[in-house]
Amino acid sequence: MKKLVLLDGMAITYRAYYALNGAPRTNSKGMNTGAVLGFTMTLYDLVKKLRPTHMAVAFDLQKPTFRHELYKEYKANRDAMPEAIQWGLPYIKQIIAAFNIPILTCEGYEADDVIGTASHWADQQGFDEVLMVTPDKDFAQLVTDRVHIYHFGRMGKPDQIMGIDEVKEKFGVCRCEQVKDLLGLWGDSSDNIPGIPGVGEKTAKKLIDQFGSVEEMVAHADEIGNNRIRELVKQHGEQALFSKQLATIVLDAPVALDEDALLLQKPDYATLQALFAELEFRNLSKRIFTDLSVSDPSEAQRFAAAKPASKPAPARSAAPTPKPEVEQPTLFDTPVVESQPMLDISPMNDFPEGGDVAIHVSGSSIILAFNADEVYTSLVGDIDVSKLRTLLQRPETLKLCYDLKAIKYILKELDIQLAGDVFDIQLAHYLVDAEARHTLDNITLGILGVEPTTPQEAAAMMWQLYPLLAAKLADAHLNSLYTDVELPLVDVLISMEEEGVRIDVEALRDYSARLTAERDQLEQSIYSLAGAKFNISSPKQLGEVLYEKLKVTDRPPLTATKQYSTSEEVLVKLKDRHPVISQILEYRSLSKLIGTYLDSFPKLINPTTGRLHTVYNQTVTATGRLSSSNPNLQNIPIRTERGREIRRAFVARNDDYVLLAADYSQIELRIIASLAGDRHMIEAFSNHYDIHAATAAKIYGMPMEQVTKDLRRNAKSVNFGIIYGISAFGLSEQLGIPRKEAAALIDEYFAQYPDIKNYIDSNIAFAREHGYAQTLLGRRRYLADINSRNAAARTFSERNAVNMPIQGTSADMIKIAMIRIYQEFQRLGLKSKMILQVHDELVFDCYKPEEQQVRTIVEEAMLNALPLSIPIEVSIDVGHDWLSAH
DNA sequence: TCTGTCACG
DNA sequence: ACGTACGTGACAGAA
Repeated sequence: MKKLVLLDGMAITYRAYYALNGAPRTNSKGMNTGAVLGFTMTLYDLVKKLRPTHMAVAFDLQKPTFRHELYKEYKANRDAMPEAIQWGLPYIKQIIAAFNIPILTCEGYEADDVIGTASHWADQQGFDEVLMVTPDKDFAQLVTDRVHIYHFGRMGKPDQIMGIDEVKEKFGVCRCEQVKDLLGLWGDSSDNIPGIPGVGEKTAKKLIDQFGSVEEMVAHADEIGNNRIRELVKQHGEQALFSKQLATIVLDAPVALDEDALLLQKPDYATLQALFAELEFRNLSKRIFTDLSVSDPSEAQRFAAAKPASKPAPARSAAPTPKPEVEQPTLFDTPVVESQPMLDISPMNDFPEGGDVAIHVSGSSIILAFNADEVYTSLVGDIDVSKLRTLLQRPETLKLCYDLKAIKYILKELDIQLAGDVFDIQLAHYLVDAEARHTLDNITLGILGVEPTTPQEAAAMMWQLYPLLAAKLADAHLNSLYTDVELPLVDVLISMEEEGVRIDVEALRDYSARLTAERDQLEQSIYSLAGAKFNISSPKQLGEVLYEKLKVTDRPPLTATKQYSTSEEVLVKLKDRHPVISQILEYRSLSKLIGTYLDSFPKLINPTTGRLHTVYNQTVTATGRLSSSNPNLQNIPIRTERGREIRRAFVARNDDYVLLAADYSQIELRIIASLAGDRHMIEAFSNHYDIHAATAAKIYGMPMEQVTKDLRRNAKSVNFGIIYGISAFGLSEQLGIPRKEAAALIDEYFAQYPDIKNYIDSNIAFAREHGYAQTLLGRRRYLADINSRNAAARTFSERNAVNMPIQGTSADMIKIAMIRIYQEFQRLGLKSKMILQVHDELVFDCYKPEEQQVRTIVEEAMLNALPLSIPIEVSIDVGHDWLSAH
């Protein structure tokens, strides 16, 4: 049995980097080791999973290939290689070498051709199976009986092996080689291969189905039925032939291949260990070297003995390192999961009545882990509730949870109140690394280097995560944010979600009927103005109508993926070119209101409570804000007259209640003024000036009374720009003024507000030095690219270094206010309830007799949540509905 | 599933 | 030289 596994080195490195990119992994020298770690884990997992007898990794040489000579635009629009990959590649190659796996390269060719050549060679050498590990669809052209593609599953799906049948099915071709014909027709934007413009996947499949190949198609172009496509093929036939040539993987590149050299052998443990130590891969190192110790030595020796003494392979680009003297079991032959001692999974109701416990819920099972290997499972319905209650209500018992809010909801069903010490792994991880993904799988993968395969393992792993996360929290000085903000906020959010908000369904339906009628009228009018019926909601069809049929501009704007852009921004600019355009804008806004709000909310009302309940996500945003979903109640329209009307349907609980809305005024500007200690801005706020007018007066050098609407508008944009990490380009786009003017505005702003300028610069400097930005309370956001040589990536991080402390401090502030308000309402046993949070606004279902009390509590809590060196203002209004409460 | 678009702070 | 203001979530259409 000979099984060759060929890895596409660059592609796997990129995948590994992006897979871990949410959790920038920095070692103590500040290097981002994510790409290296991800690659190593992938390599190791593949060996374990696939058990190859032979193996190699193919890389490009970073030099032009024959494709570049054929076509100088080849891959011309590729983004620069991320910093972490550039830095990590030499390490990745050293690690591959330490695993004693040959690296294959070939001058003048790409890794694709090396893999193509090697797989073709192996096929002919009589290998039983060749697996090409790559996400690149181009490789489908190489698939045969014995040559297959190994595809990583995305989003939790299992990995997939693509053989002939899978390729045929996926690409709709009769023979795998025809994949290159398909690519020749529809092109490949990532490689900048043109194909035939206007021919997409569907048309390409149809054409290849009819003709069998690009060559045949070009020779018989006259036989194409469809006029448009026939002309396209005639016009671009040469280009299609050329594209196919570029997309064809070479099978006879001059790669030196030697069966012995490809034979999988033992890694060079000493080198590997040294590399892991240097990279600070402690968890991975532990994992790999632990696997060694549990392997079956006899198996290992049998496998080790199969390897003949071999000379360095000619194709090897890194010199093999000498093997250690001592015979060690081979890591590569160890069925790790199977050989690990089974967890002790006992029937649930025998669980201990004391001791710290990890609670994990998976589907309808509840799992208790008392330590890493004492694990109990039961169905929620079968559990001994009073015994569980006794355990979970003991204050001295530590309850280790993942997603405390979800656990509390389940325990509520069982009438259990969690008491005493609680540690939520998800919340802790959010504070430690806000931008990472906070699924339990991803957390264990990132911190322990492994993913649980069962809910029981997951529960057990929580015990390994706990001390590590607790230490990380402490090291990063995040204990107070955890204990005093995120943890107590959980109960506040549960209360708000449970309360929900009353919706006047009748009002929504009436309004929907009115807007729908308007929209239908517009639809007809658009068809007649455009002279055609088409789907106005289809960006593709709309683009064709506007730019091909009506030709409203000779330079159609394109999106990132080179489709016609029909965004509001571009339609507004083209409004005067054709009367249909403003109707399209109108149609769009009506569709949005109807689809997202008016017709959707009535369906989402909970039949039991009769109210609309959102979900507040506490671990989503990179800055510390909450987000709201299912439905999102943080984006209810307000900016347009028509949209704003929707707020009339958000009403108080009953006639004894009013809605009370409390808004922070200009909170982010006040925060920047306070954190920057800017005298001028503090003075403007202290005097209750109109801040944008005051800014205009400053930058235009005139008294406030002389500031016109336009000048105030400009100043307002600059103020917003400051919060977002301003750029002259962004400001010029926002204001529709030349970039030079925008730059001049910014210069004048910084001249007038030097403290703001200083504050911005010092935030960037802090991030450069520490690798993260932080809020007033020390909430962090890691900025992996802050020192990148890639200008786009770096400037993006710089804007985040400015924006995150402001947006995040504001988030910290309102969270603290929410907790105080909630606790005060509880203490006083008020009937009034907090029901909505919209970043700088809180909405309450306010019991009328409590209005004064509520006003006082809310205002006090919001004003004094954080000690800023600037007066904070909160406006509070009440009304029967959310619109009239403003 | 991904992309484009657009609703909010 | 380079891409371009920060942070979200939902929907429709096109794959």
